[in-house]
Amino acid sequence: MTESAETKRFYITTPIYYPSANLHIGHAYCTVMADTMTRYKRMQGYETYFLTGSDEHGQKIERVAKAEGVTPIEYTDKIVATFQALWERLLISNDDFIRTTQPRHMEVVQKIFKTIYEKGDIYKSEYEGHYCTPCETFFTERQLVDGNCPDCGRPTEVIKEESYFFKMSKYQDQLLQYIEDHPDFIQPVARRNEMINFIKQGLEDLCISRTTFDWGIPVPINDKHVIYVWFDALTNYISALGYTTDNDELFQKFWPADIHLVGKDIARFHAIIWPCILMAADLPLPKQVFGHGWVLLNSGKMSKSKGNVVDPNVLLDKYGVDAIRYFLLREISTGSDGYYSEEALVNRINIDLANDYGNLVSRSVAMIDKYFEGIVPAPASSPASEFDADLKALAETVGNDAAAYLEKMDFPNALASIWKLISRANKYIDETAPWVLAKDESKKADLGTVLYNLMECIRISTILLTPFMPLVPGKVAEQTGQHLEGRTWADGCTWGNVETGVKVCKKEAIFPRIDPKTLDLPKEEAKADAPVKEAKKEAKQEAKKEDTPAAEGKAEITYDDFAKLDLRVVEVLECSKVEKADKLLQFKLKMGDEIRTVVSGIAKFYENPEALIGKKLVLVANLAPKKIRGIMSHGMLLSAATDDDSLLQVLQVTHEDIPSGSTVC
RNA sequence: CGCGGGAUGGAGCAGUUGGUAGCUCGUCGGGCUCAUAACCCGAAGGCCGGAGGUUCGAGUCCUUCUCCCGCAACCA
Repeated sequence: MTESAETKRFYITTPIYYPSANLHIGHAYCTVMADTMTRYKRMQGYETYFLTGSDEHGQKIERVAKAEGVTPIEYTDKIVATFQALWERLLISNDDFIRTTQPRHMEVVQKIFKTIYEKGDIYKSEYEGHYCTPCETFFTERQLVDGNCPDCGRPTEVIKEESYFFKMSKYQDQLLQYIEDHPDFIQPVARRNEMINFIKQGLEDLCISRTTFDWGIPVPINDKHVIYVWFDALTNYISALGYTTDNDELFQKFWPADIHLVGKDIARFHAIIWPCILMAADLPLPKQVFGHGWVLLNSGKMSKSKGNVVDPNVLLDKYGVDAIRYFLLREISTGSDGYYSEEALVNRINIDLANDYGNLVSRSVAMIDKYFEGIVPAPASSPASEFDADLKALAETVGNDAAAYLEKMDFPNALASIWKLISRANKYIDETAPWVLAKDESKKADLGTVLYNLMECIRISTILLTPFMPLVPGKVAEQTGQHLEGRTWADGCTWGNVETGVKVCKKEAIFPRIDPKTLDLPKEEAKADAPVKEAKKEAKQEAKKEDTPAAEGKAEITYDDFAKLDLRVVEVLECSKVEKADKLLQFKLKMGDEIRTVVSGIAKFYENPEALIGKKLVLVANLAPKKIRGIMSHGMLLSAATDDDSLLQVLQVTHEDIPSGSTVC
């Protein structure tokens, strides 16, 4: 790039988080990465823009708010305030915080919807729907069997149901071409391959409107519909820049984004749907979508009942913002999943921050205090030892090394390269043995050089650490008398800029050691290694559960609500695995005179489905039929399961004489 | 055979176009005393998931198998 310093710009975004629950350490991880990247780019002289926000529409929010007896906006106002408070505590330097409920956003979404609609890429679907009324399902021409419903065999009728569709299929080839032409567009590579493969399987047009709930942005041309949350949410990346408004200066300046940093689970929305929307709107695509990994727990799954939910606020209280940020950035290799445990966190704090870095500052300052009355000495013209050149050479390269890693979002290695200098400096102390030099008055100049060099290593490494740990430079500055705040990256790449003659000031340790014994870790954690895989599974299940906020504490219902359920005893006539489905069992059930087909996702608990034949089970008989994996399921079998789904048993009626069809109440 | 990613000393990970297996932590032994019981040096510990193959030579390429993980399709 031949752009001048003035035109270097950098726009990075995090996902806009969904306020159906409080944020956890994983959200903090993502946002901290984006912040670190932004701070780094700022130090490199870029004009940066860093956006985060909240995604507040959708059925789930509507439902949660209702359960709490408040309006959706009252509900999200409250949660979003906690988001913002957390970002403040984590020293997140975002330039804006967009909420999808803000008029500035909603207007833009509607405009874009309209533009694409007028272009012809959004259409109202009117499948000459072959609708089976009893089954409440639409079928395509091809699915029909002899012109009848493939499930029940009854004749279907043609009905139109309204829905708006986005012609995503139209952009399939164009997108594929773009991805192939831009190797960096989707990172890391594993994710890229995944996306390419997904697209090659064929993109279908995307249904982008809903009529089943109201909490969303109305479709501009038809207010019976609200816009699909993803269409709504993705647009935040440009609505926040004022796209389509009178003041679109930011948009002109910063779009296309340099990086959309997202979790791997939503990479597809960003790498496929979003680019298609942009192409339809004739806008340039973001330069990169980076799908980072997840923070998993190896201390058992996160759950309130176990009392081990990782709330970033608690960690901040306990360990401070710099340590938390350091841990997340150092421990988890970008792009892969990483593990969080308090033990690992304390380990990092003690070894890297306290022993290596903090202690380097302490011992250097202490020696200047002791040998030079606290005044930073000037170096002698000749080296103090054969090790000086080596130290200097390394110090002059770490800035570039770290930068190269940062450009790839490789935070762990960027930090590791800075730590090379910190380690080298500690070793240098041993090599030069200042306490020996101090005993010989003739070596005073050498001693000064040694301490100067140490101060230089501290100065350089501290400046380079600024993006990762924003409070550190200030603290170190207090003790070393050096100006370390507000420095540029280049300041951290040049040797020989220590301010001499200034006074150091020894204070308490920057990163005090934490006694591991003070941690009251769960007993099982002592067993260490074995539970990791187990925990992985649990963490995964837990992650899924987050999507179902109703799980904890359901609202009270009336008897009438309960009476709506038609629970019946049914006898299993047939039971077999559904082909090409891991979790599904297909049942033929006898309920009085009626025979029903029911599909249930319990296959993994019944390796021999035949064993259930003849058993009497409990069925929710009046549940709306639903097609699952191509099979119509008429009802739901009741079963008992543990919270983590590790154990499950379908409920059985053991009394022989209770006939099928009997009611359960 | 849906798609993709993994399997490397006790733990967590690197290993570029094939050429004596590295890093961090932990363990053991030694050194130092400026420092936050910190720091420095050294050692032990790996037939690089199994089996075949290509090659003078494979952790690195090919085939096949086993086991993990993620995504997708389905958990009414």
